[in-house]
Amino acid sequence: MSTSRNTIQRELVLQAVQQLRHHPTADDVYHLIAQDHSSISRATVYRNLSLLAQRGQIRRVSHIGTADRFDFATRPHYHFRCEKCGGVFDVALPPQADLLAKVDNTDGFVLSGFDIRFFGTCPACAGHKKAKKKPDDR
Amino acid sequence: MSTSRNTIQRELVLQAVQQLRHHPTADDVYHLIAQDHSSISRATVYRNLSLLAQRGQIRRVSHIGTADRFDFATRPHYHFRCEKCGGVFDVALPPQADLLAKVDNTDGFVLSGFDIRFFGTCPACAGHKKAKKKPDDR
DNA sequence: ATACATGCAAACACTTTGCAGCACA
DNA sequence: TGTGCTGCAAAGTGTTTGCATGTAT
Repeated sequence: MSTSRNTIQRELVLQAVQQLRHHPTADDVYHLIAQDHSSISRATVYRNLSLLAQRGQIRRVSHIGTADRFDFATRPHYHFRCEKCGGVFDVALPPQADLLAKVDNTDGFVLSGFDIRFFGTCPACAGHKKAKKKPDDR
Repeated sequence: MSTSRNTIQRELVLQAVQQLRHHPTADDVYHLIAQDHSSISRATVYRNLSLLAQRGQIRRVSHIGTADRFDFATRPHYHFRCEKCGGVFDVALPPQADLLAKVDNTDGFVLSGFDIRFFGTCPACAGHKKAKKKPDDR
């Protein structure tokens, strides 16, 4: 049978995501690992992030217009993205499990899940009181 | 004062989005316009899509791992993405206006909005009963 | 007349892929 | 020992940008 192997690199990627607790990008993960293992390749990082996400050992967190991020926390929860600095944070909102059932007229559609993404301004950026510009539509 | 101009291209982009009612990508919009105006540039299409979305005349609809799509319907509503064919459809779910208020501990965070994206299988793809493979994590 | 918009091509950011050699099981 | 994995570099996708020219106001 076709098995997957436990390579050092795969383990390093998993550890890096678990260590970088603030929703790291693939690049963040790459850089952390590269500190000690300078020979690791970005391709390997990408491949393992995808594999681990598929396995459910980490979660892919995507917001619009930016690189995907990864989350060590696999339990259901939602994310907030600061439109000014791009930072991603967890949101204190209980799982909205009933949302799927609220959808009407699902004739023929198989709804298997959903995601909620909040956006706005984070405390750090709100503090700066920057000139308010027309909000980006993303 | 600095005003925006009503160019033919801008009007064409708006009309194209309103005509292509099934959440077209920038490329779809480009191709529709190019049928009659072969000299239009992709850059212009992208620029005007972004501008119109910022103005609120159309909506940007983004799902993970695919090109952005655009929606002539600007009223609040949610989208479903078929994980097999990539198609995007509207979801019959009333606006969940209360969701923002349900978030606890927003200390310092300014929540200005949210989006909900559903995923699963569309009727056409569900019918085919393709061999089920391990779901993509996107 | 003038500044915003266009078309073109090149640049960009992020991610995936082909391939030859490597190393886990 | 064999095949899954790696590193490298190149390619791919979707989008943005610099610049000279065009055009709406």
